[in-house]
Amino acid sequence: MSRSERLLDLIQTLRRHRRPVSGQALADELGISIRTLYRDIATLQGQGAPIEGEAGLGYVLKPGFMLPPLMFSDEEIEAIVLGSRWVAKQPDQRLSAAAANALAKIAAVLPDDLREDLDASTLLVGPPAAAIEGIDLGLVRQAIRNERKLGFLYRDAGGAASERVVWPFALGFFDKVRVVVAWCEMRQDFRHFRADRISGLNTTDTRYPRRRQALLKEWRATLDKPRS
Amino acid sequence: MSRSERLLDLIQTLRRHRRPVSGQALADELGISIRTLYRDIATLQGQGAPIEGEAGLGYVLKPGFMLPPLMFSDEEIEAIVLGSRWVAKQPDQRLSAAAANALAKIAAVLPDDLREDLDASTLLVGPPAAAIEGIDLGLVRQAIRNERKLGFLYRDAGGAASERVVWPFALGFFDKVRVVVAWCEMRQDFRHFRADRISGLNTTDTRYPRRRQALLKEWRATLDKPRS
DNA sequence: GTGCTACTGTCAGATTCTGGCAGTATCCGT
DNA sequence: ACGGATACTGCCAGAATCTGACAGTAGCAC
Repeated sequence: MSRSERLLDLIQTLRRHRRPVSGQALADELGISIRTLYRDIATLQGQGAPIEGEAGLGYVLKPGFMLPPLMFSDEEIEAIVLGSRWVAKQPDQRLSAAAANALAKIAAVLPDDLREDLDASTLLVGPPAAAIEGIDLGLVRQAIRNERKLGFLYRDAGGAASERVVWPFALGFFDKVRVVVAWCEMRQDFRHFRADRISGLNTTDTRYPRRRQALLKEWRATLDKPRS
Repeated sequence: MSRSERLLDLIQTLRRHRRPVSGQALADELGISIRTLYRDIATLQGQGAPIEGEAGLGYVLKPGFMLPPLMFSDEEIEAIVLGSRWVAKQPDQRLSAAAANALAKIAAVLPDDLREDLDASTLLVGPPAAAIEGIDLGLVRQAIRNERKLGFLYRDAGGAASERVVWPFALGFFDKVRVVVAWCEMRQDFRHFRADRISGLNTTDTRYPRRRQALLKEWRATLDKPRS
């Protein structure tokens, strides 16, 4: 196995262990000496991988992905850039910042002439969606990722308000509004909640009892049946 | 210089020369022997780089970009995926396909658990934009890239039709409509053309007399002055 | 302090990379 | 049909790099 392959392997191995792993354990798993492991870690860190080592504990990889060298066609890069620009204009601040960062990272490694092409790119995205949510969608995405219950006050189309506790599992981006898709404990059914009608968001540490992907699948099934 | 750096250098060098370059010339430019160059080319091709060699001519790189190994945070990948999904739902078929391809390429190199996360991703994009253009926006993008004049029939807001020859330099993606931004030869000024009002598109081989980026810059200046 | 671990320096041996050479195949213009 | 230019492959010895082992320092937890 070549060195560069091994470096990717190391990243993946680190990803599998969420708890800190000792260098010795990693070296054993990869079939290399501890000395070489230290060198590999240093190389990866040099390439920007967020690996942290603490004496007496071991190594942890902060969440993230390492993409190997990848070839994109002209139009594929245009599509990615256009898409990221669109995301960057969404009112979700955290996601928007992430999109901008991703673009910056890509631009940073491109040769000069390409970077100029990107900067002066000819694909433009319209003005930011007008609606501004009063809540932090970043918290919602976090709750989705961690499968945590979410509480909030919801004002429905008729104006009636109600307290909800829901199991959020998806976020929909439409023209004007963002929609939280969740299982509603009150209604005991799937419900959509427009983000601009949510207030008083309460994040919790309570894990909801089902897997996010199972909920998503079930919800999709209910969508397909009664073809609207 | 390490081998992996040199491989990226080779790609960039190939990009600079649009005409076929002989292996010897490339080897000289990189300061390596021709034998090593052949090995490097083989390695790159093995990694998916679209390099073509023809006996008696030399090497050409089909347009595209090679991204070096890159680290993305959780949210950055989510942003890229969401953005690409949005592009994939746009009515521009070529761009939409490119977005889907880019996503597939990224998914292909991700470890299994991450690919599942992506597939069952929790960020959804609304239904495809309703409006369907009668013209192929791919042709427009191509004209923009190559700085070619474009002819078409335009039906303005009042319903009046006119023949136009324009110098297109940007494409805007709004909620519902796509807009071609161009210098209009008839009006001798910058004009926006809604894609759904364009018909009878005529691509030409006639290069327009100004640089695309200069037009873009000038157009932006006219936008900023009279704050609407 | 003791035990565990991250990290660095050094050096010899293993591994890989590189350049040169010889040879084959393919395309092009004449 | 021919010569010239070039892509491409196999082989091998020397150069460069990588690797493992050992010795040593430093931080943290008990």
